[in-house]
Amino acid sequence: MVKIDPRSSKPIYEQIVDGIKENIVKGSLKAGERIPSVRELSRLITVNPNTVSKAYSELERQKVIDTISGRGTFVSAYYKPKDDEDRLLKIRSSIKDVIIEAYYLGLNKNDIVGIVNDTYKEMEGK
Amino acid sequence: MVKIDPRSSKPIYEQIVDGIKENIVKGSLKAGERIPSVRELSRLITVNPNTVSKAYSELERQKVIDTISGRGTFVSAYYKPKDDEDRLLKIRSSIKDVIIEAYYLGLNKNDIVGIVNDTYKEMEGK
Amino acid sequence: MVKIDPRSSKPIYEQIVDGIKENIVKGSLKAGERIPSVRELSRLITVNPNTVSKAYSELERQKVIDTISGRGTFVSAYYKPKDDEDRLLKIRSSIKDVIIEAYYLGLNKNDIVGIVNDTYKEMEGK
Amino acid sequence: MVKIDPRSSKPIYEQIVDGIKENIVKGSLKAGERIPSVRELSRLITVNPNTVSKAYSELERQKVIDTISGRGTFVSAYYKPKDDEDRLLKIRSSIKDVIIEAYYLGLNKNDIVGIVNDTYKEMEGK
DNA sequence: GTGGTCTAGACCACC
DNA sequence: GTGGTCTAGACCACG
Repeated sequence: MVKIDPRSSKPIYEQIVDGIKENIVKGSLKAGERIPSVRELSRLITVNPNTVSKAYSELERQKVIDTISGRGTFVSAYYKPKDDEDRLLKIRSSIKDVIIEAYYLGLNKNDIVGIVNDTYKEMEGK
Repeated sequence: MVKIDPRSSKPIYEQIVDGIKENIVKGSLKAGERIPSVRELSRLITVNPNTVSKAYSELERQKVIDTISGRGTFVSAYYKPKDDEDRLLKIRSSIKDVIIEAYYLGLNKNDIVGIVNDTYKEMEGK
Repeated sequence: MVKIDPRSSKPIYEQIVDGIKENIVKGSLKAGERIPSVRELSRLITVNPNTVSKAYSELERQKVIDTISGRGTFVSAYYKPKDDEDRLLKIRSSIKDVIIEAYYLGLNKNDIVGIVNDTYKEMEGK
Repeated sequence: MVKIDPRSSKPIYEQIVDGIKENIVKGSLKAGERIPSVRELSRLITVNPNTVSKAYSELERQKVIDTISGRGTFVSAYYKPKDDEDRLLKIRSSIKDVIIEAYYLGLNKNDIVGIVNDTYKEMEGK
């Protein structure tokens, strides 16, 4: 479901957030579908419940999931993309960083576009 | 030379590292050219010298710059890209994160490839 | 655990780095084992925490240790040696320096090989 | 005569000291032979005369060379190795550091002894 | 509790 | 002048 690398510098709660979103993008979690409770997931991936809780809060804030008290947590029925200048700027910034880093690995534009295509294929395939 | 956003979650020393590398990739800093001394840059961007020093150490570790004791710091004459599995994995991971984030902004593959192309143009143009 | 000679010309953080690695090579620190926290070690050897931190960063960069956020620092489970031309060159250079220095102490090749053997024995014995 | 790498972390004056000693060990500089004056050498290797001067002072302190005022600088006629506990300890320490570093490159005792032998051959061959 | 970042200010070696 | 090291003390995110 979600793979955690405790040695990563990316905080665990963020790995969970990204992991859930990845599952949704891939389609292995569908709109309206129930996701594990905090306790369940914390047991599954052996992570402190507080950490899972923090991740779920963040996902709720981003309107990726909805918590219905007493019934559980569900993938938001419909996510309506909205213009979000900040997040777009972040994406552009990340892409710039990737390109600079790639330069120092000897990768050119085609290599990067190739990796982008590969990544999309990999996601759709699942 | 290097723009610092003190409110960014990206640490200042990392912003400096990326900023210097960006200048080199864009060509506004050329191989062999001297970059500002630690104290100079720290004054310019009003950041503690230790922070600049940390950035420069990291850049030297990455062989992006060379420091000549008593004379200053210079852009490495020639950077020979070498296979670095770890860094390639980091790039792939960043791209995956970008794609997931982009999905939630309603951007598709073509949008991303478009941004990649734009970013390359922007860099070469300078 | 780690002995510091404040009068040595070798910087303290480097003495810590080498000291930890020596413990691992000798086997007194085993893979997966926890090493003292930055604050603990800084208290133990009466050195500023920042200095210990710098040493730990370097060790992590070399993949000798892993730090798990909030839980502490651990000897890497498995260290996979990889080709590193730079470090090999450094070793060759160090050996050359040793040999030249040894000449001026009247030591010949056999003496050096003897010391090498002794040092290995000493390490395995512990 | 002496190769200088201004980018090295080893200070230039120390590179000169080691370089001269290496020449003597190799036999390309013989006992009693004249070595270049400070000015000559500083021109030859394009290094600040003060730096060469400092190197020569150090070599004199170590009784490796003798300066005869008005006549020049000469390789000491005869170097009598003396027991010098400190320097022996330094050599042992260097060897220990080499062995630890070698461990992390996957080199074992035989590899190290091999490099020692190679280095001796290389020196005698010149 | 953990490590990571940043500031301020000091000292030192090198050139 | 340069960068490198170290100390002291502070703040923050993470778990």
